[in-house]
This record gives sequence, structure tokens and C-alpha cells, in this order.
Amino acid sequence: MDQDAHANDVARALYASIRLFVRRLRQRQADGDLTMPESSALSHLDRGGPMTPTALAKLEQITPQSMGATLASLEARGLVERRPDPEDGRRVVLSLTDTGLELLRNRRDAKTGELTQALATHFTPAELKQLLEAAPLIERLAQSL
Amino acid sequence: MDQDAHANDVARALYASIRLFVRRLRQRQADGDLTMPESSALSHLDRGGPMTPTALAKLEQITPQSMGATLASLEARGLVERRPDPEDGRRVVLSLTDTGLELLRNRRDAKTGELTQALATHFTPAELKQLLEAAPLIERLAQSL
DNA sequence: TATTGTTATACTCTATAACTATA
DNA sequence: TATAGTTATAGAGTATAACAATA
Repeated sequence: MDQDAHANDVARALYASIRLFVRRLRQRQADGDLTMPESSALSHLDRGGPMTPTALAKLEQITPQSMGATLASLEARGLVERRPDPEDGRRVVLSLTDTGLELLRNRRDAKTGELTQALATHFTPAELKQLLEAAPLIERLAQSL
Repeated sequence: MDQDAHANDVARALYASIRLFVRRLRQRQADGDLTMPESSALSHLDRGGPMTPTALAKLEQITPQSMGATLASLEARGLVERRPDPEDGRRVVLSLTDTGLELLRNRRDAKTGELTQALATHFTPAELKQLLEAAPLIERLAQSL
């Protein structure tokens, strides 16, 4: 069928571009930069307020153990802090430190994120719109796998 | 600026969706399945004919060493074979074996690729078109990082 | 028993560095 | 010297399994 042939083309094109994207993003990682999962976790804490590691893991759709690795790194750099939940001894509540908040704000306000920079510099508003609309489709595709 | 604020939104949405996509695709990997890089290398050999590891690496935009790992796995499963280039003793030429070709054809013809399947099943032609058009934009974004 | 979190371990995909063989 | 390929090693970003503490 034509639909299936087309689906195969789309799959190939999308996969190739995404693989390249992920590789490049990782390569552009400078020493001391936030990695992407770190940056994402920090954003979630900023937008969602203090929360447990498990809650964060759910937002990111990864296992709590995986989130643990990211959080350990953020904590080691003093960007987040963990304190026990007074109401439930099993729980740990994570929050941004002042340093973490400042870093996040600086990155956002100065628009220094590699990705944001590249998008703002090399793409037209119409192209940005296309990409913005593609994102939920990619997410739906991921969910339907 | 509005453009920059928008760029930041696009960056976040795109990054989140792509990270999810890559994770899911890896998780859906069954034992004995081709991994994505393997499948991609096989496709390139099918479409481009026999070629050297370095040529393949260039097509995939990864280092020859990284390609080596993928090729070792494909060779171990008898899907590609390597023979010396008679004209240049340094070179090795890779080609699909009958088994490799058959596997590739079966996957393509039976449309069993997870991604193709999901796209054909859950997306409208208009959405497929959107995704197809987004692919080169993502690639350009990757290149401009 | 169920939940929260942590520790230990391993896998995929990729990179850099260093080497061998051939040109 | 330069190029093609291989081997060794490492790192990011995940996963699963097993465990401890608390509810």
C-alpha cells in the first residue's frame, strides 16, 4: 500500500535526522555544561516546584534509578538540594538551590542554550512553527511504539 | 525578543519529544532484532551497494570506529560479509549476504519495522507529511549546532 | 504488604587515542 | 607521510535486580 510505503520513508527520514540530532547535541557538550537530562530536571523543578525523585522520574518518563544518577550529579554541583519529607520518612524532597535557580535563569534569559541559540539564529518563524508542531507528533509516535 | 522566547519553547518541546522517542525505540528492542544502527547500515548497503566501512561511517556521520562495532555485530550474525579490495590492500569491502538481504526485504515488505508499523497505523497522511517535512529541519538543526 | 529510595550491575551507542598494514 | 582499518578504553544515558527503611 501507498500509505505503508510512505510510512517507511517517513520512518527512515525521521530516524536518521533524530539520530544525528542526538549525537550532535551530546558532542557539543562542554565541560561544566548541564547535560540535557540535567537541564530538563532542573526545568521541571523550577516549573513544578520541589518534588520527590520519583515524581521527577515520572515527569521525565524514566525510572527512578535513572533519575537518581542525574540528581546525584546535580547535587554534587550544588544545584539541587534534598531534604527529608517531615510527613513521610521514606520520602526525599528535591528543590533548586539559589545557585541552581540562578544558572537556570541565566541560561534562559541569556538564551545561551545551544539549541535555543541555533533555532533563533538559523530558522524562520515558519520553520519554528513546523518544528513546534512536529514535537507532539514525535511524542505520540514514541508513545505508540 | 519574541523569536528567542519562541525558540526556547521549541527547543524544549522538541528535545523532550525526541528524548522520549529514542528511549522508547530502544526499549522496544526484542532479542535478535536489528538495532537501529544495524538496520540503518544494512539499508545503506542495500541502497548504495558494497562499500568500505569508512564510506558507511561517512554516510551515517559517525566515526569509522563506531561503525566498526555495528559491523562486527552484523558480521557475527552473517548479515554482511567483508572481503579485501583487490586494488588496495588497505581496504575492506562490505556487502550484504543473502541472509542480510532477505532479512532486509522481509522487514521492508512485511512492514514489520516498529516505526513503520506505528506510523502506518496511528497517523493520518497529513501527519505523515508533517513528520516527513520536519525531518530535514531536525537534520539542519543538528548540523547547525 | 506496598512504597520510596538507593546501590550494584550491565547494556547500547558513541567518542578519542593508539596501533598496524598498506599506499 | 597519509590513509584504511582495528583494538582498547571511556563516557553518557539509560535499564533491571536486589535491598533497606518506612508506611
